[in-house]
Amino acid sequence: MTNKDVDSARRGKPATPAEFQVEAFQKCREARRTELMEDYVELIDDLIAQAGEARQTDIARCLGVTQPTVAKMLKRLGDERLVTQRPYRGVFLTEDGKRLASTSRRRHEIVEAFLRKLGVGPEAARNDAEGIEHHVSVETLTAFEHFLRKNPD
Amino acid sequence: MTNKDVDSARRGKPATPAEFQVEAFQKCREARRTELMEDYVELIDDLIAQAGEARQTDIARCLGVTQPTVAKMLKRLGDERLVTQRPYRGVFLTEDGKRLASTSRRRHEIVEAFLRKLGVGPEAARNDAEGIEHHVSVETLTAFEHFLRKNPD
DNA sequence: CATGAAACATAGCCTTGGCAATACATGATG
DNA sequence: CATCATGTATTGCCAAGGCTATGTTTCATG
Repeated sequence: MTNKDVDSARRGKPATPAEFQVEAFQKCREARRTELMEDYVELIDDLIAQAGEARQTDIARCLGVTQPTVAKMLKRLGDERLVTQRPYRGVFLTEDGKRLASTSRRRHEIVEAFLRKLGVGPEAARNDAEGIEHHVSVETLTAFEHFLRKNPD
Repeated sequence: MTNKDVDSARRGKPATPAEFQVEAFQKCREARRTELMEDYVELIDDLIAQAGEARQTDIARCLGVTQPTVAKMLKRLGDERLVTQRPYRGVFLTEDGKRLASTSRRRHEIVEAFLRKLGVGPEAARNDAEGIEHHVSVETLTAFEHFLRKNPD
């Protein structure tokens, strides 16, 4: 939205509090665009660590989607230089991919640990963390960490 | 994924911990499908409360999208019996829409208040709450409320 | 009461992220 | 070494959620 738009809006009628949510909604849409890529990269890193390799069918099984869906996404991740593929030989993370995986996993772990510390059960904590992690700003993540430090086991 | 699939997967290779994230990812995708509808309904309720009416251009301005985008979404909300429209006369919530708006707003307020209580600044709390609210289970929401009661102002 | 600005409707286009169906490659095994 | 289960590639389809461009209604105002 341009400043001109905002100005004309404010002349037109009293600025409602709701109007200032614009930024929040835009950030939300942006997060939705990248969260799937983060999930993939994080999962691929996990699979390589646990099983030594990440195959399309494994990824598909873990995410609960079909293999063609994974193939399409891997193409996109390749375009973004996050993964490389050797046909019929598995998926590998680039350096950028590894970096994204590690920051993503760290955030995920903090969110899940935070929920557990708050008294949320293991299953709900796992499920909710998966959704929440992509919408947590650095500031909020820091607050979660601070809470964890202040409430040791 | 069927049980048969899961079984064959478990026979094929040792079940990795990652495999049990399936449910989390599926819930996440489900949440993504409905979160936009919730945002719209919540916003429409706000606009009606604040300005007496909800016009497409107001909704568009608040969400940071264009008016045709709003029009298309309103058609979908109409199909779902959440809103009614009187052409050139504004948007109104059905009873179902009002219910959804109120539960959605309550959740939103709790999440935002919780983040504020945790020490997160007002802007980050507002932005993050917008993204987080749709991924918070009843259990986690209850934990947030409990925390708020245990830490009064 | 004519008219022009603003709101609304509509059509066409794009990308993302799902799916099923089908063809091809690989490798274990008889 | 032939075969077949499994993994991978590819194609075509769909819905959601954005956009621009353009036509149509309303309504305030001269």
